[in-house]
Amino acid sequence: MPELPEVETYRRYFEETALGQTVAHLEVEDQRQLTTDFDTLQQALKGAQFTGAHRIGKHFLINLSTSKTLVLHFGMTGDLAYYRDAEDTPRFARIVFHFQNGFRLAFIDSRKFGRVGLAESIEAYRQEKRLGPDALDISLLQLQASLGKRKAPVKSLLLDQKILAGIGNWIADEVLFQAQIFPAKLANQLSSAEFKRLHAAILYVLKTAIEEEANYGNFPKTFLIHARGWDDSALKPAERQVCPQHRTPLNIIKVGGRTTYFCLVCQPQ
DNA sequence: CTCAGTGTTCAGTG
DNA sequence: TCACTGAACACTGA
Repeated sequence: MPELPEVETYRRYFEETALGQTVAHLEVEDQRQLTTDFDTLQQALKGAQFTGAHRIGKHFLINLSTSKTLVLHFGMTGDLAYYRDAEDTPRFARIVFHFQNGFRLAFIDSRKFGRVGLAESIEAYRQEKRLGPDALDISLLQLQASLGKRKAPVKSLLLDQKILAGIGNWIADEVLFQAQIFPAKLANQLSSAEFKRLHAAILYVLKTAIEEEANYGNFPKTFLIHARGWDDSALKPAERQVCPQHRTPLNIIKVGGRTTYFCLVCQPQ
């Protein structure tokens, strides 16, 4: 789930819970999820206070009072939970930060694609990962400049965190649906009208998703995401995979190796 | 039992 | 080195 709106929601949750806390110790179930070795990480965190919460795309960056930066990436299934009692430890809590006030913050991640480690600073991390501008901050001109000469499918480029940071598979489909652009259209074939719609759709989809705290069920009825079956109980099979505009069946293809939903009527090839 | 998957990275090709 | 494609990664749940 964690695309930009989820990570922004986690960031706000963190600000209301773990921000300001001082780390007592750390529990790590599987060292393969660390990008900094355990001893170094424990050393850097012990006695350090969490002093700030930032986000670049899907990357979550926590300032430490010791001047280093803690970086969390949620992979495909990451989440956070702040709680006090051991019996409230969520299922799949892979890494647990214990605070001096007795509370804990769990990094939950059933599929273990998430990563936690240290960076020198936010800026150093951005450069190391070569992250593009956050998807909420990219301008129309920047977007046009970085996509306009590329001959890959526009969807693949939206997913490239080096071009713009924060868009994942579901939001890429939603953005292209709202912008009425065929997902496999080559970026260098896009008209300036299409770039304009694309840029507006990125902002519209992300802002809407953040307002709803990334609860897909609350997204507008006009969103494609309801057809994806993100929650099996929320949608009857007969209603699934139908365009919210035309009620016609959606098309499902692979673009850049990723499952892609779109409506051939709204997004002509 | 098999398989797809919300993300990233890397090997391979041109 | 760049642009692009496709596989691999670890694990759960359908």
